[in-house]
Amino acid sequence: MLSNAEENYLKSIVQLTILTMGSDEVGVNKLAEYLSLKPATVSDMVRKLRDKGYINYQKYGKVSLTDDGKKAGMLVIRRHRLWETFLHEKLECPWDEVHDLAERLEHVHTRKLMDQLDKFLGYPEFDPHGDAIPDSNGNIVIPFRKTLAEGEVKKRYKVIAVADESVDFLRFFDKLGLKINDEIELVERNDFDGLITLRFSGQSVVVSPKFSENVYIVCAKCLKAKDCQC
Amino acid sequence: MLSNAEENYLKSIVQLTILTMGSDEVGVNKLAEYLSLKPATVSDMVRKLRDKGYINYQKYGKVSLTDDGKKAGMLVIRRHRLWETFLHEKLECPWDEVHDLAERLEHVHTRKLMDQLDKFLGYPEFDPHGDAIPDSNGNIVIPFRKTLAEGEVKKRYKVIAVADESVDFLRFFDKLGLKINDEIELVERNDFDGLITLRFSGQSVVVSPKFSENVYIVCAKCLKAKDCQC
DNA sequence: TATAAAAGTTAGGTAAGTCTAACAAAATAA
DNA sequence: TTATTTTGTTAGACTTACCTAACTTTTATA
Repeated sequence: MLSNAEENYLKSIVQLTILTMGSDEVGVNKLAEYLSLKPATVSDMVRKLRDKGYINYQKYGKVSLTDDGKKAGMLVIRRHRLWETFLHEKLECPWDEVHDLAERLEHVHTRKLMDQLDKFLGYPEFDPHGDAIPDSNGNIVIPFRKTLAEGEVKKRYKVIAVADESVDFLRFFDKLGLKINDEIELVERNDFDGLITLRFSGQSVVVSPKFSENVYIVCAKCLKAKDCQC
Repeated sequence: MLSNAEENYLKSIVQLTILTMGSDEVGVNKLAEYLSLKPATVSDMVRKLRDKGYINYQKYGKVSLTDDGKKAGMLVIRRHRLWETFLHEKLECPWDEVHDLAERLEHVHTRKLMDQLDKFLGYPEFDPHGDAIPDSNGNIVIPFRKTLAEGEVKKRYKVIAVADESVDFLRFFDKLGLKINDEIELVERNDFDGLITLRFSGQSVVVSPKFSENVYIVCAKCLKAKDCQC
């Protein structure tokens, strides 16, 4: 049995390794920062999770997930995303409010409950932020995507997800009039400061690099040809 | 802000005072037993809740709720019963499984969330066990009812609720073929040992006093005439 | 009404999960 | 390759919510 705290650590390690195309291991400091905890605290917990068999770790080393840890962490993410979908689709919660509630609901579960919720929601593939929902075995298929910051000028894209779930970011996203699944054109990029001009639903807006790094897009071709990664 | 533990105390005090037609105060030992905690533990918490203004209490005295405490406790019960209704009606959880999950879900909330859930469920009046659901201000209307143990021989009744939410009791209730809202006839009562013979849907069954004390009934007349308390 | 039983309190202890402060190891740069 | 910075660890402390054991107050009973 995992405590809420333990579940949060495993979830965060999944997020910092598997769900981020980078290294499959993470340091104690980085993990602490992600969890808004002090390194000393994380150092303790990491030893505990290693002793329980959820992570690989040795003193002064990096943290990576065992198969058990990966599955457990993925299932926390599954629950988080299913609850978010429920809150947004069934209870009409705005997408900038679902995250905080889901942070708490994700720890209330039985396997049966989550499978029933999944069924009730019609087996959704993505949560309200466009993130893929892991299946009941903890497996996930992350579709190819890039950030708006990586997009090419003069191309048309579809917005498929956001990386930041904070209220500030999501309210700003809404304020622009953007929606998940909207089609946009990347009109131009200013090489000096990275500002990007977008065009969608008849208007032009300029967005910052900070914003565009948090928006995931895919080009029209990629949508059709599964293996296209343009 | 109330912790989960504090919410559980207030909920239990509501249940032992307001929701039980008896005294409006309760002793530390009784409360401890109800919460499956030791009296020493409850003694501490009761002082804390008094200092926070939720209960009236002084050393060696009984515990009763202030208006704030009553409202807070009622709202925990509201959340518990709304989640139970959701689990049973939307996720098809058997009624003997909903209680334990609701015990945890009741602590995840915002007022807005619960009002949305209420709306989503169609403003239900009763939870799956037949208990009335308090409104968003913590007010509750408990309909007149008596236990099967108090019923009169040869009269027809409707089963409207159960007092015990344990898996054992509910499974036994199901096994008899009984359902909430079923009509039954109280055929006879054995004065020696209190065994009661019931008749419903063409069959006769004999039930114990322990069972019949946990089944709430109302007679046909009471159902129509609101002020009838026969 | 004295005494036994029941009810309630206090003191001290535990575990989980957090913290700060001081220290140690590893990585990086001079 | 030594010094500095970054990263990670350890020790000790705090809070919440529990516990047990010993004690006190209240209530019930003989």
